[in-house]
Amino acid sequence: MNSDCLVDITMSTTKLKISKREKILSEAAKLFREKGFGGSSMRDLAEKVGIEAASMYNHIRSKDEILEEICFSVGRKYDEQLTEIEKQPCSFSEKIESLIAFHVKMIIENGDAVSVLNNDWKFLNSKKLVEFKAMRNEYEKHLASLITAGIEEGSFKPVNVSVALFTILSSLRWVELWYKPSRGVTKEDLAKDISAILMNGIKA
Amino acid sequence: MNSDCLVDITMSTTKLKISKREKILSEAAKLFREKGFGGSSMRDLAEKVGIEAASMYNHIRSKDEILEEICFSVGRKYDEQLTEIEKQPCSFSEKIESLIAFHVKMIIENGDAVSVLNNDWKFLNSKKLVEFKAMRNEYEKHLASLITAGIEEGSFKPVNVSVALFTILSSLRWVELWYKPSRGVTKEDLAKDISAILMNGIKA
DNA sequence: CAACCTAACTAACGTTTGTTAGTTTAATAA
DNA sequence: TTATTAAACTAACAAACGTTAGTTAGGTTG
Repeated sequence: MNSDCLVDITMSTTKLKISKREKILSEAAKLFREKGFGGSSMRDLAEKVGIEAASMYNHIRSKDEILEEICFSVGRKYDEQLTEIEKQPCSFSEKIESLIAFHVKMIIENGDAVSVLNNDWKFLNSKKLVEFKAMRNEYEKHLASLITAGIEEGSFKPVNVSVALFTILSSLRWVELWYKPSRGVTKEDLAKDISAILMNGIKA
Repeated sequence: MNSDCLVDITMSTTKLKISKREKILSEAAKLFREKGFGGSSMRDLAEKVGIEAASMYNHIRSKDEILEEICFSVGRKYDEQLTEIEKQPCSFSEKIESLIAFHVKMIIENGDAVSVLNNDWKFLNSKKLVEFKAMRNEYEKHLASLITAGIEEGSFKPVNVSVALFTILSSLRWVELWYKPSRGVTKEDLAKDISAILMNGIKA
């Protein structure tokens, strides 16, 4: 048994532990999405995972921790992508459009977790709630800067920045409720259609 | 004591009962908005109302009934207004704009109840949930017809109707989280700014 | 006055909640 | 083989849950 093999074995046990924790987190996201954080019991969740409720505490610290992990891990992804987009050498229109495309992609690929972020963040305990709101404010501030810069550059109309900001962000939320693969709409098409409306409006 | 007086007395006792029930409903809306339906207990609610939890059962049948009453009474208001707008002799653009204005007005004037409708409808019991979804589908179908008609008439671009429909509806949802009288924005201005973006987009 | 009713109360019910303690099982390491 | 460890289990806790039962106080009606 050489060291490579040892690493493999270590990996596989570690991976097993991580994957059980991750199984709990992903089943939790699914359950919270369906029944809400308050409406989901640890026993419900345990059944989905396939173990007893008490056994989950070998992998997670508390029910609150599950919510925190879901909200912040998704939140961080949004932050990272926005930072990435800010750096890209493209027009402000393209930046907004690629942010819209990213939101659509996130909803389609991580619908459960995004849904929890959107709907259950208010059940974070008070300490984490403050942290979450700060993160969200930061995100909104960065997006507002993009819009302001776009207006100054002449790419955007002189719209009310707050209104534009929140209209863009919340206009994406219906996708979470509406999207089903069975509708046969690709995420690229969806992002394009939403962008078209937000960029050019519906008026002929 | 004439019959007018009798009516008055009857009215006042009736009114007292109604107003206590209504107090429960409005406090419930406020509490559900803040903590969610599942996160709000009857004891919490009773404290806000100023009586014991058990005493509330003189006025309401169950916790579920409170949620139903809130969701359906607000839902009916939306239905009625949409029907009203459909009848008005004006362009399809104006119809959409006046629907947007109505949504803004509802959120500002009945923010708590609208918030419950938006966030807690999924906790309706299964029978009422079916009814609720039917109501919502009906609403969406009517709005979709307005958009389709507007496109056919040439007032609107040939946008994807579903996308336009849901973008309009959910783009209004941030108002619920954002609006504070202290911001000094009137609901008319707000509706105008939102309409401007949805009608003409942000692109210069 | 007597009968009645509304709306409040206290007390308690049977569940369900998140979580802990202690134990068992099975796999790995020495 | 023996010791160790991770991860499952059962049992139980104390608290909170929605709700019901029974009672009481105060105002209304006949």
